[in-house]
This record gives sequence, structure tokens and C-alpha cells, in this order.
Amino acid sequence: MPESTGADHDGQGAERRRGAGRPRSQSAHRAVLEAAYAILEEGGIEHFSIDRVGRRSGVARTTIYRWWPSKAALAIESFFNQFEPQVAGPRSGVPDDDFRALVRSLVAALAGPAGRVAASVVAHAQGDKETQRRFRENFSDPLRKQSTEILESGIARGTFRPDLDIARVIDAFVGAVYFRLLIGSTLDRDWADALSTTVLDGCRRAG
Amino acid sequence: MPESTGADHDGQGAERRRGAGRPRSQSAHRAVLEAAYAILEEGGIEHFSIDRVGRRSGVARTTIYRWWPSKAALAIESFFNQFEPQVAGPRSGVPDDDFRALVRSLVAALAGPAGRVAASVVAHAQGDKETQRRFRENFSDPLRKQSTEILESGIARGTFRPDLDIARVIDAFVGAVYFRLLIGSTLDRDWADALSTTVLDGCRRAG
Amino acid sequence: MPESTGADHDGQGAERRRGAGRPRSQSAHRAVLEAAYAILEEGGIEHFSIDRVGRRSGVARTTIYRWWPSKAALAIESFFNQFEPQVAGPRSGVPDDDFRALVRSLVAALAGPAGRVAASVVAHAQGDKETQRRFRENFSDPLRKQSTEILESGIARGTFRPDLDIARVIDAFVGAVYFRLLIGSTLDRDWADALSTTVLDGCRRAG
Amino acid sequence: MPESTGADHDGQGAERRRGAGRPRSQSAHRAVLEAAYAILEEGGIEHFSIDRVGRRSGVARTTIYRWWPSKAALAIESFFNQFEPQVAGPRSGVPDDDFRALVRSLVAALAGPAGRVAASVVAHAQGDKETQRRFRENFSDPLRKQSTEILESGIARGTFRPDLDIARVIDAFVGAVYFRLLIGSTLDRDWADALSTTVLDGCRRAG
DNA sequence: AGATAACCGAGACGGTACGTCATGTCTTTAC
DNA sequence: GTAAAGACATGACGTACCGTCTCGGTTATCT
Repeated sequence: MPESTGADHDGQGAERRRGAGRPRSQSAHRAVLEAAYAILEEGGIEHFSIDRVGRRSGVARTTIYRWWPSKAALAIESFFNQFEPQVAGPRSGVPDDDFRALVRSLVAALAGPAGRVAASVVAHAQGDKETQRRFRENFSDPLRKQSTEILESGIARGTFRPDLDIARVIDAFVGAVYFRLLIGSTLDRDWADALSTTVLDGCRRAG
Repeated sequence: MPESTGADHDGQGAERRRGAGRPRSQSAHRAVLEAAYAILEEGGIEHFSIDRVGRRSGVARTTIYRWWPSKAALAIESFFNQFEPQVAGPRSGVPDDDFRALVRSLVAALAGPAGRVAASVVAHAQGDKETQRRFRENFSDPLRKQSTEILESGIARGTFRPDLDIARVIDAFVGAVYFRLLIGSTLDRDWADALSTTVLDGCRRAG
Repeated sequence: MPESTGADHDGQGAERRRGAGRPRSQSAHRAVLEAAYAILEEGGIEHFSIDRVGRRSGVARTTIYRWWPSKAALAIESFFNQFEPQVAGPRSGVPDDDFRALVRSLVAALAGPAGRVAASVVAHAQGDKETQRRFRENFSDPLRKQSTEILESGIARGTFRPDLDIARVIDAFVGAVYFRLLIGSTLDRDWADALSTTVLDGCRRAG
Repeated sequence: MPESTGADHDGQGAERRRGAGRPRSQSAHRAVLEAAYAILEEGGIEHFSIDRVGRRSGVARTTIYRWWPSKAALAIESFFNQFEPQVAGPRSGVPDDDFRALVRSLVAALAGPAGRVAASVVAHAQGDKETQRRFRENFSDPLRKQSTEILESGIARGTFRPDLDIARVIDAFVGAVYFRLLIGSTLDRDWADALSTTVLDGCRRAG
């Protein structure tokens, strides 16, 4: 039994020991994740249920429970299965531009249906330490890492103030995006740029 | 997903027509809201159910359904019934200090049990326009109003840059606080102050 | 909530208090018992399940659980609902004839489909004190009462020995019938008569 | 309902072919039967399951299924594996005494834990012809054989009536014991003796 | 005073979903 | 060929809530 949320069911990690026993059905696994994501996208976590995923995917409920310990675990896994490889991209080397691009891509990623799903998922992670961890690892941390790189390179170049509190800057712009998503306000490019401008103003060398 | 959340059923607003018929039981109404909030505080919206509220308050489930159209409606109503008159306070007149105090009081308000409830409630407002409206009116708007006053007075005094995008500044710090709450990170005074510093840095007159 | 197995849900007992609340649906109640008995008759208790009863009767599973605490309780109730008014009949006054008639009617009652159901039900009552009580009250006790009357009248008339151990006689013939039923041997009139003869031989005045 | 119960898989019968392939594990076989009986004794057939037997014996479920076609088959096999060599004993030659001793030993055998298991097993043999056959062969027939010998010797000696319907007498006392077992009443020596007395009264020469 | 409203409580009803357990089948590796 | 391991579809278990629906009683105001 997988320890908590995840189920690593990777395979890409080379030699998985492959002991005796009927091998896990990859198709069933995929079908579950796809059905789960589809349901999430259509009705949010509100209408998400293991029962429904089972019916839709054609996979027995018990099989689902074998691999995902709870409804939340499945929801978050199916979400990150789709969302993971989103916010990234080439760097220009100009800190301001790179930051702006990062904010834009984050906003773009969350503006679509995936945004509603993300909001739904995090929202329901209240008190579920495991889900929060997963969210941090798969969403927050990569985002923080990229932002940090950009901001640090800005400091190195002398564009940004040397005493910049990078962690707080990230808190500010990520929080702004996410809160707006939750609150149901529109997320578009103009807003993203305005936010970038405001945040970047605080990053520059003090006169 | 329920959309009409509210139920105005107040009565304090003067002339409520007051036709024939048994008048609404104020005690039952109060008992429901109190029980609802208590449940919310103890177990979050996860363990919140009309059944439970009914049992705890001693009010029949049907009576609850008569006045609140859904679980979400009751949850949010019971929340704002307690939370409304929170973030406020006297002003010193020094923009930096006032801003810092505002952030501190917001963080303090959300750090306690009420914070978990707030997170819970907003979280579950996904897609429920009515709840989002209520949240904006009772929580966001007052906060924005106070923040705006402080920031504008700072601009007037020349402490803050004249071209400050006030709305974005507010987005940033409120979002930061709320996101941190959602994500389960600690909310304390130090963090509040660090955030204030970072935000205020962006507000000052450019060199 | 009904204490254990039964649920008296009678109604014939005059005034049933009739407190507040939606009145119980007699039709649902009847549908459940009928469906339950039909399933019992078709496949024995082996294929009996609350799920199935629910589907067949068109009554929600939860409603069934409201009234019957377990599968066994429902099974036995539905059985006695049909079987109760069976073994009885007028007396001739001649003890031998009456006894013979009683055995015949018992055998006849258990030879049909009801017999298989009875066997099934008692069989599965292993360890279930409540079911055993019900079975004793609704099946064994009435049978014992009638047998006792017949045997006592035979003693009074001088046909049967005065020191007859009535309880053991009843144990013997009832057990014989039931065991034969369980073991899958044929139950017919000839066997019933042969059994009666053997038992009656032991009842007569000693030479 | 399963019909083929047996599975001959013994092997002690001489030449078992012994072709290619991994030889059958005697230890696994024994472990299964022992675990099965232990479970039967502890919780009756109610708590008996292939799953549990597998876990307890450390034998794979699939292996069990290879050798026993169903839960009932395994239950009855494990039961008779223990119970078979029970009711027997030396004869005194005095028919009354021998009969009394037989009844006592039958009651004693069924009064202990084995009795509950026996009841459980037969009970669940409803409709399973194969199990009924096994039960008859291993339990009823030996008992009938011994009883018949005793009763016939009694007839030969002139103690018992010559027209005694032996089969019915056996039906009566065996049935009485078994029914009492099923019904959950106490089985003890006094009751056994009272039953013997009553039955023997019917066996004596008519005055 | 009596009718008429609107309310409250109790409780039953058909449902959906939960998470667990057992069934019997199938598929793979290891002896 | 047999054993062990384990995945699978199926289906039942008993529980918690959902939202709806009757009922019997209880206050009020409006004739």
C-alpha cells in the first residue's frame, strides 16, 4: 500500500524490482486519473466523488481505493498529473522581462479551467497536511525556485536592491494571483503586468 | 452548486410587513448560527453538516432549510455573524506605521481559529457567486477601503510615490496573507512585519 | 428506533399514539417484507442481501436499515410474516389422531418452499440470540403448546402413560422433522405417519 | 451455490503419478485445513472466509482455490478432518445401557466447540447436495450404523419390540439432539438421559 | 371568539457517497 | 506444474448526510 497520498507508480525509474504477482494495470491507472481530472474540471471538487470516478473510468471502486487512500489524494494527484509541466520557459536574461514573463505564464496557467481546478483543490486541502505538502512540492516550490533565480540574478546585476527579501516578494505576487483566483476576479494579462510593475518597483535599488 | 446564498430574513430593518402568522423564532435563529459557527471553528467546513447543526442547536432540520438554502449559505452567514467587526483601529497618521499596524491586525485576526474558518469558508465558495459577493462585501471591501485611505494619505504627504497602483499593492499584501493561511504556513508578527517592509519598499518615492 | 430485531409496526393495536412526523409508509414496509420473502424463497438466505431487497422492493436501502438492524432481522421477520399462521387446526379429541394430524401438518408446512426458507433462516441463526428467541417464540413455543395440550389430554384420558416426559417427546418429533429437513431428505406423509407411530408407541401406558 | 464440494487431492492412496512440476506442498495443505478449522471453532461459519484462512495459514488465496472449489467445501473438509473419529466406544452388551451411552457420547461430542462448528457447517449446507452427502457419509451413517446394531441386538434379546421401526427411532433421537444444538438450548448429561429414557420407553415390548 | 396564517418539531423517504471486506478470476515470477 | 504474490471487477456491508415531504402543535394577526 502506498504510504499516503502519492503512489509512485512511476516506471520511469528503471527497475522497479518487479516481483511476483499480476502487474498493475496501466490502463486502469490512466483511466482513473483522466476520469478524475475530467470530473474536477467539469464540476470542481464539489461534485467529485470516488463513486463517480469509478463509474466514469470503468474501474472498480475498490481498485481505486487500493491506490489512493482518499478522495483528496486522488483529486490532487489527478490535478498535478496535468498541471505539473506548466509554468516554465526560456529566460531572456533581463530580470525585469523574465519576472514579467513568469507572472504572465502563471496567470495564464491559472486563468483557464485548470485554474478553477487548482483553486478547488487547494481550497479543500484545509487541514490535510499531506495535500498541503504535495501542493507545496509540486506547485509552490518550483515556482519559488524559478522566481528566486530570477530575482537573484537581478540582484547580481545590480538591477534589484541587494537587501531584497526574496521570500516576501514571492509571497506577495503568488498570493495576489491565487487570492484573485479564489475570489473569482478576472485574471488577465493586463492585471498580470500591472502586478509585475508594482512588485518590481519594490525590488529596485533604493534611490 | 447553490447560487443564492443570502436569505435576508433580518427584520431589524424597520417594517417587515408583519402579516398574520406565527412570528419567526429569534431564539431558534440565533441557536442555529451559534451552533454553526461552533462547528465551523471546531472542525472546519469539512465536518460541517446541516444535520449536525440541527442536532447541536436543537432546531429541526426542516426549520434550517426554511431559512438557509444550502449548507454554504449557512456556513458563510454564521461566519460573518462573528467575524465582521474585526480589522480596524485608530490611526497614528504616519503612513508607514498605519500600514504596518493594518497588516499586523489582519494577520492577527486570521492567525487564530477564525482564520481557519475563514479559509475554510472562502475555499468552499468556489463557483458560488453569492458567497463570493458576501465575502467581498464583508471582508475584502472594508479592508481595501482602509488600506486605500492609508496609502492615499501617504501619497498626499509625499512619503509614497504619486503613481502608486494602490489596487495592486492591496492585491499583493492581502493575497500574501490569505495564501499563506491556505497553504498552512505560520502566520505571525515577524512575518507580517517582513511583508510590510517589502511592500512599503515598493511604495516609496523613486530615488 | 426499534429495540432489536422486530419493529412492531403493527397498527392493528388500536391507537399507536401517532405523534408528530411524517407517518410511516405502510406500502414501503409491505414491499420490503414481500421482496425479502420472495428472495428468501428463490435463493435461500445465501443469496439474500439488503441491497437486493432494496432494489427489488423499490425501497431505499437506508429506509430498510432504519427499520431492521441487520440482514438476519429482516430475513426472520419476513419469514414469520408468512409462516406464522400455519400449524394449527381443529381437534378431534382422540389424542392419537390429534397427534398424528399435528405431525402431518407440521411436515406439510415444511415440505414446501417455506420449509427450505425455514431451514435457511434457523441455520443462519447460529449464535444470534435474538433470532433464536424469535424462532422459539414464533415457531417452537406455539408448537410445544399445542403438542402439550394433546399429550396431556391423552394422559388425562388414560391413553398415555402418566409419567410421560412430555418435553422430551416433543423434542424428539420436532427434532426429527427439522433434522430431516436440514439434511435434505424427503418429507412426506408416509414418513410423518411412521414417525407418529413410533413416537406414540412410547407414549402408551406401560403393559 | 457451489455443488461440487469434494476435491479428492489426497495422495496417501499409493501411486499419485508424480509427473513433472513442483510437487504439491503437504505443509501448505495441512496449514490450510488447520487454519480453517481454527477459524470455524472461534467464530463459526459466520466469520469464516477464504481470505481469512489464507492470511492465517500463510497460504496464497489462489492456492486454496486450486484445491477447494468453494468456501463450503473447505469448511466441511476441515471439519471432518477433525471430527470424524468421535462417537464410538465399547459395548456392554446390555441394549439399554449401550443406547444410553451412545446418546451420552453424541451429546458430549456436540456440547463442546465442535458442536457449534457442526451446527454451523450443516446449517450452511442448505441446498448444497455435495455437502449434505459428505455429512451423511461421515456423520449420520456411522451413527445410524451403531444405533442399528444396538437396537437390533435389543430386539434379538427380546428387550425391544420386534416390530420396532429402527430408522424412525434413530430419526427421533438424532434429530432431537441436533435441533437442540441449533436452537441454542443447553446440551447436557441430564437432558441426554431423559431423552434416552423417553425413547427407550417406546422401544420396549408392548405389555 | 373563531378563522386563518405562518411557523416549529418530529420524523420518514428516496438518494448518493463513504470506506471496508470478501468473492472468484486472472496474470506474473519463482521453485 | 505448483506455489506465492498480487491486481482486478463485482457486489454487499452498515453509516452519514442530503434535500424533500408529511404530519401534529403552536402562536400570532385579522375578521
